[in-house]
Order: sequence, then C-alpha cells, then structure tokens
Amino acid sequence: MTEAPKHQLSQLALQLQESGLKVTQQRLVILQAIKERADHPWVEQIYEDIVAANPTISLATVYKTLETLAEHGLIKRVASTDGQKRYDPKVENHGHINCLNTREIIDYYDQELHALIYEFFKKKKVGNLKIKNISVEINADKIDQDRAVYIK
Amino acid sequence: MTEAPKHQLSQLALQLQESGLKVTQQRLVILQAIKERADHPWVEQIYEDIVAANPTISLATVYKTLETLAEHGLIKRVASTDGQKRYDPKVENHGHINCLNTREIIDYYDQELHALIYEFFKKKKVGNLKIKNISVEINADKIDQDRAVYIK
DNA sequence: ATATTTGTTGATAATTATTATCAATTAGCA
DNA sequence: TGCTAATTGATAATAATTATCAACAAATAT
Repeated sequence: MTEAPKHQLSQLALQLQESGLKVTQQRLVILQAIKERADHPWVEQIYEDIVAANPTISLATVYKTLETLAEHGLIKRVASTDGQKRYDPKVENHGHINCLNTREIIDYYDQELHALIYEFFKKKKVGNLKIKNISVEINADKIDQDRAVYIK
Repeated sequence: MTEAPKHQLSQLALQLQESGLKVTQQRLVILQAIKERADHPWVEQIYEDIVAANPTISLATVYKTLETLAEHGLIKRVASTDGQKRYDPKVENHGHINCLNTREIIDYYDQELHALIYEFFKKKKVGNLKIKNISVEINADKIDQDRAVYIK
C-alpha cells in the first residue's frame, strides 16, 4: 500500500483512533480521498480516485470502509434521488441543492436560515425521535449545465 | 389487464391525459397503486401491491412507468440515503423525516415553517438555477421502532 | 367502423450496484 | 516478538436497474 506523508495523515489517523477504529492504510487512503473532495461522491468515484496509487485496494473494501466511516460519523451518507449510495465529506450541518437534471449535489449553508429553523424546532415537541440533524434541501434544475450555481 | 371501476379511474386517466401521456391500463393501475399509499415506496413494493390483481404486469413496466410518472410530475422521486429509488405520491411541497435506523420516510409539513423558508428565499438572488421546491429534511433515529413519531 | 401509426408493454437478457464469503493479512496489544 | 481479533482482497452471490425487441394497444387518420 502506498504510504502518504506522515504529517498529512496523522490528523486523519487521529480521527480514526478517536472513533474507536483501527488505523489501517486502506482507511487512511479512503478517508483522505473523500475529505479531499468538495462534492458528494458515490463509491466507484472514490475507488477511481485511489486505485492508481493503490492498485491492490479492493472495491469491496471501499464499499465497506465508506460505510464504516459514515457509521462512526467521520463522513455522512447523503440522501440522493438517483438511487445510489452517496457520501458527504462534510459532517457539519448544512443543506444541499439537488440538481435533478445533472446529478450534482451542491452544498448550501446559510447561518441565518440555520438559526431560523433551529429556533423554530426548539419550540416543537418531538416524540419517539432522536433528531440527528435538520437540513434544507433544494430541488432544482441547473439551467446552464456548464455554469456554476449561486444563492446569495 | 384487470379493469378498475370507471368512476374511480377517470380522475387518474384525466391526470395522465393532461400530462400528455397515453392512458394505458398499466399506467392507471400503477398510478392508482402509488396514490393509495401514504408512504414512500420503492419499485418492488408497488409491483407487489398490484401483481396479484394484475399477474401479467411486468416488473420492468413498473420501473419504466414510475419513472415516467415522476418525469411528468404526477408523482415525485424522493431522496433517500438507502441507495434505492423511491417515489412519493404526494407532489405538494412538504418535508421529510428520514429515519436512519428504520428505512421509513415520514412526511412532515408545517405551514408556518414553510412560509418562513419561502419568505427567506424570496429575498435571495439565485443564479443558474430553476428551483422546483425547497424542503426541510430531518434525519433522525426512531427510538421505539414500533411506536409512531410525532412533532407538534 | 377500420386501418395505420406510433408509443407502450412483457419477457427476458444484460448490466450495474451492492453485499457476502472466507482465507490471508495486519493492527493493536500483551 | 507473538497472539488475537479485526480487516482486507478476491471473487462469488445477490439485488437493483436498464436495455432489447417483438407483440400489442391507444390515438389518430381514413
């Protein structure tokens, strides 16, 4: 397995350790790969990111590892309409813009909106439910597929 | 194909027609089946709902038809974290509570919250995006899997 | 009404996505 | 170091989805 520079990995190794996970090369490589992305990859994409530098890594390991990382809160599973498992490297609470015509999922976070919604739910009574997070999901079509999207 | 009573189907037939879709027995049966549900089924579930009364219907037809109905706005695709295509019979804007430990997706709608969010986005500048709907998604674990959930 | 056209369906093969299996390997620890 | 239990890689099995295409049925023209 290809060794990445110690100073880059130690932070990730620490995160694994703190989550009670064994620190393996595969986990480090996969965790690093997904954390480097700014999007919401599916399993195959992470596999392709790493397979050249780590040719012996197994696709099954990528499947299992991403699921393990999500279970331990180092990454998140993200809801998608395309019927494929997708993961989110950002664990902080944030919303998504789901482009229905492309398969893009774009992060969206607004402090004011967040406060508004949390204030709203603070007043609510919730039964039989342990809320993990609340997010605003925007479904939309991207008009020009080559141009970027913004909300400001 | 089993014929359903005319007075029950005419409304659905009309909906198909207005969407520019040919009115076929299969589409009527599938549309009726999903509209009768209060949850967010995946394809196989709809197939099982109808196969007894319609033994010659093909699973592939159910796949294609649900996708067609969603494309034409008669039902919706719903984002899920379980990596499977799921559909929503309710097309009106509403939010979801995603139970991460069970696979349930529970509808959630609050008029006041809805107004709050739409008011918020009315003030925003949105570029390169045609917003279809905005929904609040709550991720949670159901504490007692057999008991119902409430937010009030 | 009947024929024609065009889109839809059913059966099933092909493909893609995901999970299971299990022997070999490796991390963490005595 | 050596032991133990968890992880990994290779691959088989399964599940989910899509593609293919001849037969069929709905809408439209005749």
